[in-house]
Amino acid sequence: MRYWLMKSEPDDCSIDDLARRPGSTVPWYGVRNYQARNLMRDQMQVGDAVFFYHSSCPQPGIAGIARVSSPAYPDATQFDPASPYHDPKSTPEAPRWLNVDVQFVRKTPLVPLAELRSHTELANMRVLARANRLSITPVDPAEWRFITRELMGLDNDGI
DNA sequence: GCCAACGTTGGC
DNA sequence: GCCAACGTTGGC
Repeated sequence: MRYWLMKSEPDDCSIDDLARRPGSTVPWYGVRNYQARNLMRDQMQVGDAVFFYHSSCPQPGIAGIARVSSPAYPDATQFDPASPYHDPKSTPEAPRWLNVDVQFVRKTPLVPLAELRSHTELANMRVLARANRLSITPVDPAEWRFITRELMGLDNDGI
């Protein structure tokens, strides 16, 4: 099992929005970056653990835990002309963009970005790398353990 | 609203 | 294949 951090703008879908959805599940649509797409396609597996991160908001940080609940499949929004994520160059025969489904596990105390940055144990976290723009980044098991145990006070990796 | 940094596009 | 211009991300 792998660990991930996935960014979502809470105005669009917050951890509370995820918890309220049918089946507590949301398709992680709208990824339009090849690196992030390839991570979903090639590396993610059902059951992988996810930090749900709130970005572009007053209090950026990790707001909860989720799990990957489907393999990658074509992102429906790429074919929808009314969607902001519409991609006219993509076709159902050769879909360019994929998404996985993500399921709610728990809400956690918010771990602000500034706090993540303050811990030497997390100095190499991908999401903290200078000018990181990937909306999906891998998390090392040791980083996951540190955050869930020491910063959130959770046992069993919080999952 | 600003701006740094990066990915993508498209002309050549 | 190079690279300038442009668009986007996302913290502050």
